[in-house]
Amino acid sequence: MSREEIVSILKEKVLKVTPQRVAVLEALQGCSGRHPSAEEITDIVRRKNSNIAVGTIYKVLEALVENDIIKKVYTDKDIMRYDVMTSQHHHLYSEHSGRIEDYYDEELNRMLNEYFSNHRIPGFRIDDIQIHIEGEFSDRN
Amino acid sequence: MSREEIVSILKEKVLKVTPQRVAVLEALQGCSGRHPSAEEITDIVRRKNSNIAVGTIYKVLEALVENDIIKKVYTDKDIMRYDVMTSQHHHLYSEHSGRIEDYYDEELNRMLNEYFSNHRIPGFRIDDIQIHIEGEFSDRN
DNA sequence: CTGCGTGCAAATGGTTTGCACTACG
DNA sequence: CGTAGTGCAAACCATTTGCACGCAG
Repeated sequence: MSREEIVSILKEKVLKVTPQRVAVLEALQGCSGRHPSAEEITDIVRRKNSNIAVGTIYKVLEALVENDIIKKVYTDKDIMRYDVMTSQHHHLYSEHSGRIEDYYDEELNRMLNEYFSNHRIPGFRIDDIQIHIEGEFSDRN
Repeated sequence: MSREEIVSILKEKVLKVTPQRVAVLEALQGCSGRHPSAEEITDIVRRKNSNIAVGTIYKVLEALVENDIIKKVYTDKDIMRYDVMTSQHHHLYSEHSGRIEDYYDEELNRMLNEYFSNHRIPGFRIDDIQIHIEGEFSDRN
C-alpha cells in the first residue's frame, strides 16, 4: 500500500487526507501482521514522522475503523489492537506471549463459506466469519 | 450445574470453596449464554446473595479463568466478558447490540477438527478453535 | 471560507493493587 | 493455626472528551 494508494482510499471514503491519517495507515501497513496497539502505533508514527497527540491516534483509528479501512482485532485483553483490512483471514493467538499472527487459508475460507451457505443460522444474518485459533508458537518466537 | 457440582469443581482444582466463588459461578451459570461482564456478575451476586466487593469479583474471575473453569470471551470492546466452560462452541456477535450468543454445531466441530488434523500449521500447536461469526440478529432482539 | 481534524490536558471508568482482616482446610 | 481469600479504597492506565486552534477541500 503506497502513499498514493492510502490517499485514494481516504478520498474514496470522503475522509480528509491529513498527514496524521496517512502516517497511522503507513504505520499499520508497516507492521502488518503484528497487530499493533494504539501505543505501538503512536511510537512508530513519532519515530518516523513529526509528533502526534495520543488523542489524535485514537480519533484517527476510530475514523478508520468506522469506514472499514482497518479492523479491531478481537482479544481477551483490555488493550485494543488493530489490523489493516485485507482479504479474509484468520488469527493465531498465543495466550502465553500475547502474539497474534495472521493465518491465510483459501481452502479453509472456501470450506467455511460453503458450509454456512448450506447451514443458515435461524434468526441471524452472517456478515463475517473469522476463526480464532489458540495455541502456542513453537519453532519461531 | 448444582451447588454440589460447583463445590466439587472447585475442590478438584484445589481452590478453597468460599461463598463468593460459589456465588460467582452460580451467577455465571444462571445467565449462561448471556456472557456477562464483571459488573453484571456483581449485580447478580449482590441481588441474590450477601454483599461482595468488586475487587473480589475480579480476583475470583481471575482464579476461575486461570484454572480453566471459565473463559474470557474475546471481544473488540474494552469491557471483559465471561463464559462458563462447556463443550466446544462458537459465538455469534452483533456489533450493533453488543449481544454475544453461543452457537453449538457438532457437524461444524467435526469438520473443523478434521480439517485441522489434516492441515497442520507449521510452527504452531493448536489448543483451541473458535469461530467468531459477526452479523445481526433479525427475528429476536 | 467553513468545518472537519488536531493537540493538549483533564476526565472517565473498567480493572488492579496493597493491606488489614476473615475464614477455609 | 496458617495461609489463601476477602473487603475496601486508592492507584492505574487505556481510552474518551472538550475546547481552542489549524488546515484540507
